[in-house]
Amino acid sequence: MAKAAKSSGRKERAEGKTPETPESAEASGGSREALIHAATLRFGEAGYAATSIRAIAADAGVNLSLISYYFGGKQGLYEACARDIVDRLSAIAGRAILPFGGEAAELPSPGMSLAVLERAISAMVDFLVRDEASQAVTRFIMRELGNPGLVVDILYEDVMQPVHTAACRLWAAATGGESDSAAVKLAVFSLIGQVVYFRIARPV
Amino acid sequence: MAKAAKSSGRKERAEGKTPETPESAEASGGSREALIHAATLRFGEAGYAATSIRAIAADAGVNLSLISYYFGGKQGLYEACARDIVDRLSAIAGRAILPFGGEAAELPSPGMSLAVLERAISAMVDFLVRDEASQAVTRFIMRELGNPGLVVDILYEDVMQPVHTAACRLWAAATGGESDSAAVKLAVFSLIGQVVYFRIARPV
DNA sequence: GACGATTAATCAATCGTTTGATTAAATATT
DNA sequence: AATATTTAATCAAACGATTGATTAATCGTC
Repeated sequence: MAKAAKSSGRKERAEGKTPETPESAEASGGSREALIHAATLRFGEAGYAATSIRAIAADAGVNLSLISYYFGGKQGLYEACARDIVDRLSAIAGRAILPFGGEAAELPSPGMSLAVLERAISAMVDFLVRDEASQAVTRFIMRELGNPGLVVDILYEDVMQPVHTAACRLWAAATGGESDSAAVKLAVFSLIGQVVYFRIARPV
Repeated sequence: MAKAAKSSGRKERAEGKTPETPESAEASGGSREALIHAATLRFGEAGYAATSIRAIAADAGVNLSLISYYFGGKQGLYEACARDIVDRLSAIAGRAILPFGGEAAELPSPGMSLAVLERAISAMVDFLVRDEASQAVTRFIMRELGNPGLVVDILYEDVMQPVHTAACRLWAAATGGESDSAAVKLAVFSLIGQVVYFRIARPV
């Protein structure tokens, strides 16, 4: 199933003389990025254990050994993928909602708070739906949540936690409640839960 | 880690003269059931690809080959586990809520409907929380939902679908709405979503 | 020519499966 | 009833395939 991608990618490097010119978005010099890209898809689709580094290398159009060369091994590549996802999510969340979450930040008006919240959620959903590798990314995260480990900790501290507190502040500003009250926290938690669940249950 | 169970089970049959006396709950004759039990736990914990049939056989205290003997192979064992889970869930759901979901069934009063709904949900939650292998079972299902296949279809048709429609009828009876209205369907869907999400996000 | 990037070839380990033999119970035959 | 035959259940051993990892050589660039 991956032979086509492999052969085409390999031929370009073997026959052509343009080693630094990106043409097929993968391979052609950016071996590291190509590996992360291919690995994120594979890991997301089938999971860690079910994915062989040979399949990843074939998809990326690079040699098997480059995985050890760049990431030290399969586990390193996996962690690099997780870090990449966290970075991208963190960037999106940071631009959309975090500026309003800090202590020093001035709180917008109740109406504005709601608008900001909606825009932030919209941005998140946009990424999860529009991004080409989104389906794999989502599965990647869900799989990690199923087996909580270091990745989940990073994801939580760098993304979910800040987003949650910021969202709580906005929610409180919009509804007039206390930002650290249990009711507000639960409301936000449930709100996120709704979004996540609809994403999960999409096949149903 | 499973050597004790294995050796004890073997010794009973090899040395003693009591071949049909169950002692360690597993092995000792019920090899098939022991395999399904051990496999459900292993598959649920680590997933299909990450679980070796050797580990399963060791947990069950039986020989490797019995997996092929009884189920035709690893895949067959996995499907047997899925079938077992569906059967158990179906039985619980059937006793708790389905008697009120049929067309011919008479609808209880609004107050009674709510009580039945609550009791049904309580039964489900009880199973998911109290069952010894519940955590593994839940992960098993969640993993399947991530890679929708035949198992999900069966699970949906035999469990979720009937439960959903029955719950919709009860919800409609309790709130006075139409059982097939979009609002009611969404409400029930969200209700289930809440329960499921809280179960998923427990580590968070 | 030195050096980083890339490759083919190879390694030991583990995987799922198959095999052939052994045991005990059930069934048939005398 | 005693004996022979068949069947079901279980086991240890081995198989070929595939896994992740390593090595030494090659390629391309500065």
